[in-house]
Amino acid sequence: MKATINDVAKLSGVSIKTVSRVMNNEPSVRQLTREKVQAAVKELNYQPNLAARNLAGTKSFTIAYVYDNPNAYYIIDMQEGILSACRQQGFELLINPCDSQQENITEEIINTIKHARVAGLVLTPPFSERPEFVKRILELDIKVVRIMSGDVAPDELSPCVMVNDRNAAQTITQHLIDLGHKKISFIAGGAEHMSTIERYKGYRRALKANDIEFNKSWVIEGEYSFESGVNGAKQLLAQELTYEERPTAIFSCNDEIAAGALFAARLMNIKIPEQLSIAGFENSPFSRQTWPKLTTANQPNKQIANDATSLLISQIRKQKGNNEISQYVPQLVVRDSTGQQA
Amino acid sequence: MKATINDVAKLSGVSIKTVSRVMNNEPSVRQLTREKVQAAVKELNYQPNLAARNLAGTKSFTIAYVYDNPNAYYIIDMQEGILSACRQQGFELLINPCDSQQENITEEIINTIKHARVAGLVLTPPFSERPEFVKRILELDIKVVRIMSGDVAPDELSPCVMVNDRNAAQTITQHLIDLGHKKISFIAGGAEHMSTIERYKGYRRALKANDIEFNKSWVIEGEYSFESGVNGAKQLLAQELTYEERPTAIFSCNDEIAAGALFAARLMNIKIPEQLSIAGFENSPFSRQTWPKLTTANQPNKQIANDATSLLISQIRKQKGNNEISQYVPQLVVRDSTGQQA
DNA sequence: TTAACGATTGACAGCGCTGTCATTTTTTAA
DNA sequence: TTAAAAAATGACAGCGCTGTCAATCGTTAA
Repeated sequence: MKATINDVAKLSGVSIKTVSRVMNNEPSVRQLTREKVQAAVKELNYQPNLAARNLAGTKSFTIAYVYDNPNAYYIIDMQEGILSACRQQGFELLINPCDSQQENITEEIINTIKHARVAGLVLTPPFSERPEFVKRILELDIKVVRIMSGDVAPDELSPCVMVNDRNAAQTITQHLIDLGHKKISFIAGGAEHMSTIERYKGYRRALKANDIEFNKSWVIEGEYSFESGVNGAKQLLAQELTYEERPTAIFSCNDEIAAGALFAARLMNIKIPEQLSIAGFENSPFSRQTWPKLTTANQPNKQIANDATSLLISQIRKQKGNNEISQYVPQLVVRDSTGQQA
Repeated sequence: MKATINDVAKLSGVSIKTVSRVMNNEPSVRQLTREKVQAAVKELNYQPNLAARNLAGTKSFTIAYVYDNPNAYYIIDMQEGILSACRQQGFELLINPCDSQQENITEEIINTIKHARVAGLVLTPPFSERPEFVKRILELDIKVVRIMSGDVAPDELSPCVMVNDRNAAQTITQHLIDLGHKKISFIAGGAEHMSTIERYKGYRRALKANDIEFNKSWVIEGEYSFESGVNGAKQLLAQELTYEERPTAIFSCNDEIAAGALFAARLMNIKIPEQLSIAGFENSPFSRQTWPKLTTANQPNKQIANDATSLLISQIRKQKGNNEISQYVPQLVVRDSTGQQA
């Protein structure tokens, strides 16, 4: 029923080994031969059997996505991006959700990937931000690609796809400044996340670039949650504060926080964006679930994942360009929660 | 490095075939032999190589989860539940997100699962609600399990895990009634979803059971979105309505709608739950992201998925109990958005 | 006690592919 | 033109397991 390598060999009049060579893009195949084989492949709609490949060869055509689960939307996007790259390149994806806090999690992951003969791992925060973990994996001769926050890779361990949160945060802050705001607050996410640090840096840099005085009391420590946004906004907009003490704009570290801040502000009867501008980050569904909809920064997560996976696979294939790094800068999405400072 | 079937055979002093028999729980192995083998398996930490199994045998140890992507949280829960059952039983999971609206989607899916020699499929709405699709898959001798809304399976095509939305919706409505509400509104989700229909039926049944008059103008057609909730609530609570014309409670078809309704109500300065009770459905993260937090119904999605997968696998293994059906009733979660009718 | 039966067990081929190494063909240099 | 080197191709074993079928064992009935 399904065409095998034998069928292709017979049809194209070469040995199965040559077909194998063509399928694996190996050199040492004459152009003419290659074309004959490719024609047969197309005619028979031949797709190599992954199980056989994995079994026979020393190579593996399986990669895994190891992740903890902070944000379902993010994970789903990642999965889809990785999957599309896998399909293009004839790889198989194993998903491996797990609890990054769990003791022995490293060993558990290693056990799983060893058993499945996984060739490489796609890593997102928090795993991508743990050099010891990455090293441990690399020791097993399993390739890794990391997606992380920053502008340059922190080390040479593996290829990285960097998400430049800093520049994006600067752009958002600049957007608020351009609207005439000078009293701009920052509600942070969890400080253990690199993204929080990076976004904070971007915020500071924008202020500095515009000679706007930094006011420490407008920086609220929080975490990546709605509630944190509510509390942050309450603190920033408290009744007992004078007009001068209150910010006119709030840059929240992500959309969830922004949604919380927005919510709190509305409870206080503050008009958005007339009296207060609020910006989020991530362009998550939350940002469209609020009223008014949030100004935010969009990350092309699927594309980032696809890109990272391609990097991983070319590493596995030992193709050149191993330590290439790509960088993405989330783009400003202006919606209705930010406006001209009155 | 990794133990193979040969190592186990050597250590336990039997042939590899006998080891194979033990690993597959086949009969015709003496108890003593079985135990010897199992001891060796444990000692060597032997796990059969999936690639080899899939290649050698006519059986396959791979299942796929085919889904469209309405709700990332739901999908993630499903994946985790399926995965845990797979691991327990030595199966491998392929995920297959796709667009259920796309033309030719059926053929595309078939192509994928044929190529990967998938033994069975886990299906959730909307795929689980398409009998023609299910039939088409079954023709290929690929097993199926469906997770769907209802109390009894709609047909005998495959085992089903039913989620009794109707009873749960009745319970929620009853909860509102118990709080003293008589004017209870229903904001529907998309009518193309069976879950909407079922929840509506539960709502009606509760009214009837309590001899509460049904008021058609309190049923709002909508879809599963925040915006739909906002619009529904605006319509229900409009200024020009008399007190009698306004409901005192709103049962929303899911949490997103409820969040929208809640939002709209607060904008109108209506106190929740003092002046208006709002209930959602699904216990999604949205329900904890609102203020006050939503009363809702919880579905144990991971467990449902795990259960469904076990059903699928026992079908694949041709174990008895093929057409068993399990049913789950989402449970009421009382939080702060519902209260005594004043 | 022995033939005959069913229950257990094992030998072996082969799933579809890749790695190794030998063979053939082509190219280059002498 | 021919030998040597390089490039292209193929023969074959074997990855770890399961299916088939034959061999062995223990047990029952005659």
